[in-house]
Amino acid sequence: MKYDFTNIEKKWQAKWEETKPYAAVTGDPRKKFYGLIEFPYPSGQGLHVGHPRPFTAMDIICRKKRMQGYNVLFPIGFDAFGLPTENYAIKNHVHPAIVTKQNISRFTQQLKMLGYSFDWDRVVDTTDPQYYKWTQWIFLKLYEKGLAYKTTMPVNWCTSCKCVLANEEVVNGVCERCGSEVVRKEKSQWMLKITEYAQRLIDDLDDVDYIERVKIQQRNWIGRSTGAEVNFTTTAGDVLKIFTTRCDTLFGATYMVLAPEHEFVKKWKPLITNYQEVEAYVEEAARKSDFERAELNKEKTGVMIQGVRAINPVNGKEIPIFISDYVLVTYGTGAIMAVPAHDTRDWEFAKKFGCEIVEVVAGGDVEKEAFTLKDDTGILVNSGFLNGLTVKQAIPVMEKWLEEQKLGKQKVNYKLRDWVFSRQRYWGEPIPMVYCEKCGWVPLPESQLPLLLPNVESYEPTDTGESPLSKMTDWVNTTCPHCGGPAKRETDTMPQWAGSSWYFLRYMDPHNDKELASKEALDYWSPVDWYNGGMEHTTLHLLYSRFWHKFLYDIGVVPTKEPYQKRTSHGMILGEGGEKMSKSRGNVVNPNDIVDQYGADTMRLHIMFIGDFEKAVSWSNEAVKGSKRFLDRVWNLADCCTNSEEISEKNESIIHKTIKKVSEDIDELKMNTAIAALMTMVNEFYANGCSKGDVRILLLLLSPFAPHMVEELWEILGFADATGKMACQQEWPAYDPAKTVDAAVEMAVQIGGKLRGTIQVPVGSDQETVVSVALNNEKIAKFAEGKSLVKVIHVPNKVVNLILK
RNA sequence: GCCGGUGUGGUGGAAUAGGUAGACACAAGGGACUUAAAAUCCCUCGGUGGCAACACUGUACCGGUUCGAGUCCGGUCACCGGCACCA
Repeated sequence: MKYDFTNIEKKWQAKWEETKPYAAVTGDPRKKFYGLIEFPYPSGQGLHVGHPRPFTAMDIICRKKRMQGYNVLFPIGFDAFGLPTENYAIKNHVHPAIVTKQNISRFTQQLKMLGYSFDWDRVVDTTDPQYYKWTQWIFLKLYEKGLAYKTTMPVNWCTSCKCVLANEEVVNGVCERCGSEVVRKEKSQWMLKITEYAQRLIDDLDDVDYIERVKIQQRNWIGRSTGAEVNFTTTAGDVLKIFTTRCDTLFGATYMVLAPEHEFVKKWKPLITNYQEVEAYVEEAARKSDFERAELNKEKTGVMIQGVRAINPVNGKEIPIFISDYVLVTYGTGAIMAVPAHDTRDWEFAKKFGCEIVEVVAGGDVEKEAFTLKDDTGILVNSGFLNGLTVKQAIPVMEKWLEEQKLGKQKVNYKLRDWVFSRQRYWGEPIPMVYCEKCGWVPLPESQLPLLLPNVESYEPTDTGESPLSKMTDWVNTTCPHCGGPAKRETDTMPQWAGSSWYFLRYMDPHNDKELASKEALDYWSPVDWYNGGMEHTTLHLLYSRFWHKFLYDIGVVPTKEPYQKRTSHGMILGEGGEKMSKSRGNVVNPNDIVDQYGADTMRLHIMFIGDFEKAVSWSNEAVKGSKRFLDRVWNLADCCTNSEEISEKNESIIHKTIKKVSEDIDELKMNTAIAALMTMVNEFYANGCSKGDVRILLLLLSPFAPHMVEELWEILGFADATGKMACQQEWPAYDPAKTVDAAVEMAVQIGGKLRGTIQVPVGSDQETVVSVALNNEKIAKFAEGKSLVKVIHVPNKVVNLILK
């Protein structure tokens, strides 16, 4: 009997499609399990070999959960808005919706080919108006609660694509796609106030089970820091606010620096005697991209403002004010007090511009370099009432003093910025807002959702940086929902991250046309029990969707504070030789080729066997053979096993051990060692001979990994019972802990910590027995000759260490 | 620069409450079967020495703790990922 994987896989995929054994049932009394993978972007290239890694892992987890009696929701969908489709449409003069449809159909076919146990009746497509109606609805709610606002922002502009880029689309200062120069451009943008949720996004990480590096990366990205806001009066008669984490060094503040964009620069214009020079610097800074500004970290630049000085509040000294682009307008107050003695950047600047350097923390040589201690080793000097204190002691004393003098207060700052939410692109969700000369920005009433994306003649971006939608005057010109007068629609669309920020909720109730999902479905399925995805989404999608979910929680739509209970992450699949797979390198592996040559079960098994799930691994076409060979060996067992339905005695121990190992490893995402254990068991079956009953257990354990082959063998061996249940509907096998232990064990015998031999002893032998067996062993006795036993270290069943003298 | 991770045979990788390093595979070499090839099966496979038994050595490098260290601690180097003038 030959293992004809092609026909077997076709047969069972058709059967699953027909009988739907993987359907999730809302409200079912069984315990629920919601396993989620990041839904793919349906690119024109089709499925990449990187996709099956996380997909197969979660499929295995979900298949096992079903066999363990859970009601499992394992859905799939498509994150289909986005620029590659739009660019393809422009180039080939096809509507992006048609391209999307084709791509989704190709992806669907490929995903089905791999035998994933998705509930195909719950497919979600972010470009479907019935879906993006609710994306728009959430935006309206955000607007209603004051969390969406429009403001003018400098953005990244690609000179060749004539298009705004997100920060993550700018790589080393050039456009990620075309390699052209990226410049800054001021544009009016819709923004979402994610910063309002900064603290909760940090705090609630304590309540979820995410792998540590995800939590750390999110915390770093949000970047909380505590310090003080301090008021400096100026000779212009106003108050300049700064933020510092080192208010203990206030006596050492010898000058101040404003970001070039700081509002006071313009405000002080009449007082500044060198305004031309200042203005020139401001203009120069504006012309630079963020990348160029960051690149210039070797040499500090700046201009001193003549005509206005600040007063250090602790000693009344007049100090100069500079503008320099090493101060960022977007962080803190956009202004700093400079303490050159104790800050590297201030020190560099001071050296170049000849500013005074005053040591206020003893312990370094501030003429040579800044003494920037972060710990508690320095002692305050030249600091009046702080003298003699350590830094740690001085900070609260100074904070208290500032508060008493009404000169400042404790303050928390975050690096996190509000989310730039508009894109000048066609292929995205229209933002449901209307601008009326009389009423300003007016939200569309809910009854007018979805606001459909109109058909345009050309999706080409414009030279002016307006969205292609702006040319659709019929669509743009509308009436104000508020006053009924003439008004214009917003022509920017939402970023790709919008649709993916809530898709997991739609899966719970995908066909609901009254709400984004029913309360019943949300209550039943929330939260996602296990979400696996890429590290590259940690600070984008994962953070954005947590933010939206918290907002939906606040307005009473969802029942949980956090969307995902558990988050894990997979490593990348690299090409042979450890290089990134790319078209230009020509090392891209297409899953179709592997499936054609070896079958989907081999593909699934191999992608799991290949290495540690969390780490990057290189793909090897050669190594796939080993996984295929293993499945062949399993297949051939059906021909050579005895007819007994009982578990054979000689295999009992390995069977129980393997059930334990495979069960535990799947839960810990250690698929590679689970498969190794199955291989070991099969090797033993060949060595010992095996019964049909033995093979039955093997098939159950293997079924999440190689579902097609297992179903076929299940049928061939006649395991299908009267109810006609498939292997995937059977109960997951249980093990007897007592039977996972052998009667006898091999123990290592060390002498003075050095391995000198091994002995066989009954399991659980006591020290006395072990020592006596060891000393009676010829090989070991040799080493013990003429010496006396001083000490014995006995680790039951593992090792005995004899110390001799 | 800061944060995080990793470093084990020719290759992918096993092994952590500190307890026989190299499980399971791939490749390679040898053999069986075959007219032949493929497939399959058996054997060898970290290094050095030895016919062998065996000995010594070995988990990036240096040092420490311990009866015992791939695993813990201190330091160094290399690579990968993230952030990057965040005051």
